[in-house]
Parts: sequence; C-alpha cells; structure tokens
Amino acid sequence: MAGRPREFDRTEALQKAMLLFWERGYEGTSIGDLSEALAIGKPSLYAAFGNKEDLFLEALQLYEDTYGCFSQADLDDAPTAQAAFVTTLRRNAACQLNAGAPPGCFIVLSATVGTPQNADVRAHLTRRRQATRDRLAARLARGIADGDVPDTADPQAVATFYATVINGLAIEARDGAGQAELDRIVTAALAAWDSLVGQ
Amino acid sequence: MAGRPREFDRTEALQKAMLLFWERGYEGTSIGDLSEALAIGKPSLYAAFGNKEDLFLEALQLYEDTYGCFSQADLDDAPTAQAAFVTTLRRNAACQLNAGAPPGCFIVLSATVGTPQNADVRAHLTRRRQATRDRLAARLARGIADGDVPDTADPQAVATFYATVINGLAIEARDGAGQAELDRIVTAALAAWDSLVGQ
DNA sequence: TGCAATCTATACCGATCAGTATAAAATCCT
DNA sequence: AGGATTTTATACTGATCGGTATAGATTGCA
Repeated sequence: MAGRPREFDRTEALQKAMLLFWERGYEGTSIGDLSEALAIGKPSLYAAFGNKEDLFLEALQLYEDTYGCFSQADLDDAPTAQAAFVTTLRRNAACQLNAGAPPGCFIVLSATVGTPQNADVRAHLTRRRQATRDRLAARLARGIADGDVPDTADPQAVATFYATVINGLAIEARDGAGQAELDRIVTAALAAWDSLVGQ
Repeated sequence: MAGRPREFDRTEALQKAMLLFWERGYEGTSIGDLSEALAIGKPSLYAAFGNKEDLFLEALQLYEDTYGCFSQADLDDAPTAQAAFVTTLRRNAACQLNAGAPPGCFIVLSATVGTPQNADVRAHLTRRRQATRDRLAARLARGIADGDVPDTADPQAVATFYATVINGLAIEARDGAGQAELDRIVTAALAAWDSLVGQ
C-alpha cells in the first residue's frame, strides 16, 4: 500500500520551478533546467507533476497564491471604487519587485509569444489577464450601483485602461525600473481617475 | 568577380522573417521554421543574413523602418508637447493592429523573457524601449523650454507613464483587443495629461 | 521473510535545435 | 572553352528538446 517515500519536498520543488518559469518564461525553461535547479531526476519530476505544461500551470497557481499582485479582498473591502483602485494599483506596483524573485508579473511575462504548439499555455495566461480586467470592471459597476461612481462612467473602458497600466508595469519592472519609478507610474495612472469616470 | 546569382529576393525574405519573429518571438522562431517559411535553404539563409541573432536584429530594424509605432517627426513637428503626445499615442494605438501582421508591437513582445544565453537579444530590445521613453521625456523637456508645459512637471515621470501605457497596449493587442478598445485606452491615458503635468 | 507498491538513478527515445561541410550548379571574366 | 566566384541542395554535426523504459532501492504490510 505504501512504497518508497519521495526524497524531496514537493512544495519546495514547486516553488523553485515557479521561480525558474517566472524568470525565463515557459519556453525559456527546459525540463533539464528544472531537473538541475530542483535537484530532482527527470522521472521523479514527471511522476510528481505530470508533464511540463501541468507543472507550469501548477507553478502559476502557486504564484497567484503567494506572490500574486492581485487581491480580490482589496477590491471588495474598499468603501468606494476609487479607493479599491488605489489599493489595487499600489499593491500591484509593490508586487512587481520582490527580493529573491525575478522582477515583473509572472502572468504578464511568462508567455506572451512563442511556438504554435504552446498556444494553449498562452491562451491560459491571456484568460488570467482578462480575469483581472473583468474584476476591475465589476468593481467599477459596483461603484456605480453604490453611487460613488457617476453612472456616466464606462466600467469596461476604465477597467481596460488600468489593466493596460498593470500589464505595462510588468515590462517596466523587467526592464529594470525601481520601486520609486513603478510607484510614480501608478500615481500618474491614479491621477487620471476623475477625468476617466467623468467626474 | 560575380558567381551564381541568388534565387530569392533578400528584402522579401527579410520581411517574411520579420513577420515570423513578430508572431512567435525570438526563441519561438527556429531557423528551420524560417527556412521553410522563406522557402530558402539554411545555408543560403546563413550566407545572406549571418546567424540567427543577426537576422533577428535586421528584422527588428526593418520593423522599425516600416511597421514601427514610433515617429520622431510626430514629436518634433507638433507645436506643443501635448499635441506631440496625442499624435504619438494615437499612432501607437493604430500601429498595434495591421492587416496581415501579428497584433502587438514587435519590440515589446518578441523577447521579454527567455534563456540566459539570449540575454543580449533581450537587452537590445530593452534599450529600444528605453529609447522611446527617453524621446518622450526629451519632448516634454522641450515643452517646458517652449513654455507650453509648466516647469513644475517632471518629464521623466510623465514619459515613463506613457511608455508604460505603450508597453501595455502591445499586450492588450496580442490578447485580442480590437482597434476601438486600444483607442479608448489611449483616450484614457491622454485624459490624464493635465493632472500629470500639474496644470 | 516475502510481496506489492512507490520512488530513484541511469540510460535511452525520436525530434528538433543552431549551424556547417561538401559538392554540384550557375554566373562573369578572360 | 577555362577558371574564378558565388549560390544552391543535401546531408550532416554535436547539443538539447520533452518524455520514458528499465531496473535497482526503499518502504508498509502480510
């Protein structure tokens, strides 16, 4: 009923895999790289995580659960839509840089282009990015319902603008921007609030 | 002094290579893919363009010269910094989508992450992105000198914000955004102008 | 102790990677 | 025609890709 116990910590290994995928992207990270960095033989890797795509998706989930730049609670708990966006974008800027981790959001960077055979991985990440935008739009709709956002505002348009800034932040971070620079970008984006919601 | 003439149009071949690198990125495009898509044997490819990196850099140059989203003249010829930014960002949104070409800016998308051995290609593209930001900052500085931008404005901060939007636009386009959506994002970013320059 | 079950290391699979050696084919010049 | 020069197609290089077959090692249970 119980065979030889595995000799590595699965969670630790997954975290190292996440960091490697984060730094090099899906196609830039080979199974050989992972086997070496995790100090785990390839058969053990496959037994524990399935194939490369399975491992990547699990690493993505771990990223969202730990380093993830997005918090639904930030949106829900804020009293107004504007306050929710301030908190969400401030957190996002802060989450682009982490000591001991690669700069820039995993979800934005790890697979934007690549070979046709990996199109499903890219589509998965596209859906994650669109989910972020949709949540922003939903919070704006709630703001209109709550009365703290003018009902002339276009939730989709405003959400898409801020989602674009969030995507751009990841590239700025990967290009070497410091925390102060990222924070200034968010400050600038937030300064547009009144003109965006038509207040 | 002259041997067998080459049987393909070098410019045509380079354009096809550009389109493939644009769609799949540097590492997502193999020499075999290029040889097939261009209908050119690999030895002819190497003889005409050097190695993969040389070909990519030449394709990048062709992109900037043809599909490139950025025009120095747009910045120079506008009477005010604000007008220059309106034109530059409108053109950028329009350049994200081209019939018969992949969506999203080549320079932003084709190599943001990857293997360590291709770090120099990524660094090259990072420098191109920073060049865009620096030109935006220079135009703002001119606006201050010309008197059409308040001298309290921070050219670097404003330029970095708009550069971030430009980077984000490429990802939105690759994710499937339509022209109207991209235009709305630019409209939103431009609406922030007054609050950004402290007017 | 023996057996079923599980993990490990080694070595391998066919396919593909970037790049090239070789030799035939096609041109210009003399 | 002959020779120099360049491009072509074919076939190959060693390395690496994602993934696996095989067999030995380690466990719990009977």
